[in-house]
Amino acid sequence: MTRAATTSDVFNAIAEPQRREILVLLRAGERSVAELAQELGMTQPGASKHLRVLREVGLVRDRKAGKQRLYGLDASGLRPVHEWTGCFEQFWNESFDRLDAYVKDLKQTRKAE
Amino acid sequence: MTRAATTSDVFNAIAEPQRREILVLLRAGERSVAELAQELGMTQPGASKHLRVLREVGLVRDRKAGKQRLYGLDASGLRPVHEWTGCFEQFWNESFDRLDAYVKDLKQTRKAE
DNA sequence: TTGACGTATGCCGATATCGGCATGCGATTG
DNA sequence: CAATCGCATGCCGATATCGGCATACGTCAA
Repeated sequence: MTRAATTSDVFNAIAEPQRREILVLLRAGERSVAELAQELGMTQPGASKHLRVLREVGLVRDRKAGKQRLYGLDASGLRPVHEWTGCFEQFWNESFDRLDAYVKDLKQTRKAE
Repeated sequence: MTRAATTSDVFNAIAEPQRREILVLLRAGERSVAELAQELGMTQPGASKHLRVLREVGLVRDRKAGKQRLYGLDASGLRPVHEWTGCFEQFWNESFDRLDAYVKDLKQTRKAE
């Protein structure tokens, strides 16, 4: 095999920092492609391509508004990601416990020097 | 610019399905590389490479155990992902509302035909 | 020390990705 | 219809990614 096809997967779509920025911006409401491109400092084709990926995985919806095309958020696709990470929630405290033990050990070592 | 460097980022690390499987398996406890490879049906070098990525972003910790190297979960790195997606939680219901309205509109249209 | 085992790393090929650029397409305006 | 605007798409180059293979590295046992 060569390389796994990761596109058309929500986890992959939000792996791109710029695409995450787009989603954050869209929380404030619908935007045109040009507006998004300008606010995020990217070219129009660049914004359009990222929006396409987000559209294909269902994270944004577009509607025509005259010459413009307004993109809006459809965050329901983020729910699986939220739930998947939530399955590890019980391990966060454990991690902190381990870190805590590590710090205590460090202090002990410093005292001994 | 050429391509953005996405590695050494948790979002990118969990964009790989096999890496997500590794994390899920490690919830049950520490495993050696060979065990992970066998349980997930991948080669030993393949498992080792994925584990390296997960280690570099801090999602797993390794410790030596004789000839073996046991990998364990450190899920604290998943917390930012959980929180980031959580920022969109308020939009999930909205999304359903919009879908609901869309379905209603469809029914209306069908009635009119 | 030598051999065996478990793991990591290096190299390669195939492919996917991203950014920039030019251009094509659709809708509006005159 | 022609011109223009907003957006999408295609092509390209540079690079990153993943899987497979061979091999180097480190540890333990004899």
